[in-house]
Amino acid sequence: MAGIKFSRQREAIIDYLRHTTNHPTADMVYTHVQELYPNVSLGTVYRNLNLLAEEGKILRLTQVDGSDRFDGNITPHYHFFCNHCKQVLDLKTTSLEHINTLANVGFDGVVEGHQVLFYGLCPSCKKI
Amino acid sequence: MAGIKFSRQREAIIDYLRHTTNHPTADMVYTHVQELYPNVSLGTVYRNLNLLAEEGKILRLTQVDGSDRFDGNITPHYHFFCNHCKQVLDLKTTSLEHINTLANVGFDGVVEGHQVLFYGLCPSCKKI
DNA sequence: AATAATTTTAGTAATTATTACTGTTTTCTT
DNA sequence: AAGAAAACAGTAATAATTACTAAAATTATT
Repeated sequence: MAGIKFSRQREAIIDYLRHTTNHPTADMVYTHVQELYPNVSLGTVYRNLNLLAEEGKILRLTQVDGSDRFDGNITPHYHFFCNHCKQVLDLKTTSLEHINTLANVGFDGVVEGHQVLFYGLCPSCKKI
Repeated sequence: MAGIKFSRQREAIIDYLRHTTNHPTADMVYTHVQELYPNVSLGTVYRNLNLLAEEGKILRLTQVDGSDRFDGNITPHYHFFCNHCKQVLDLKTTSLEHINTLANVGFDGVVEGHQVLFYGLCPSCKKI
């Protein structure tokens, strides 16, 4: 039947994302997977990132600058973008679900969810 | 000395953004400005949108799907993206500044601000 | 008002990120 | 082990954006 088949490349991608907290770009994932599979194609990386994100096995993070990052940690959490060094960090912020309710006040549509990205200076860049 | 000079094209761009609530893409701005200045170049539109956004005279809105929209309304407000018809609407949501404080809890960096985008079904699409 | 200096432009070319295509290889099912 | 389906590598195509350059528009200076 129609279904998803195993692939080494896809496993490598998901394994990498599960073991890093770097929130890499598609190209960074590609570079990493190349170390295991030198012939891997960039198209394969994109196809699998899209597939995994659709399945909900990874998260796609769209940055303030429009670039996409990926995250293997799918437990609900928020992100922080450092304006100085451009890295993305995980926050331990509690759930902000209540803001959906606030957004629904006086709105005639249906607010199903939200996307929040905090920005500022990360611990390292703050010291400079 | 170094400075910014007036340009009709830039005025047309900012004027359009101030008088629409459509949150247009760069290409939509281009199409509109073409009506006044048929020879306007797409590069001119992009250059000015970037300039105006940097100056804080307009807002750049990065959508969940990574695409950029622009907004001539620079008073603080939140946005809603309709997953069905893809349009961007303004919300009357009260300030959510308090979430910066929440994000700062247990975080060693400095949270300077946030970007929030709500999504779901707009009033029209909800009825379908 | 004419001239000079600087910015902005139009038009085009280049770049970047991403997706589409195709023949081959891998995986899975029987 | 053989056939069907999915995934692949490699390449080409697309889309959004930026870079470049000579000409035009704007501003400052005489």
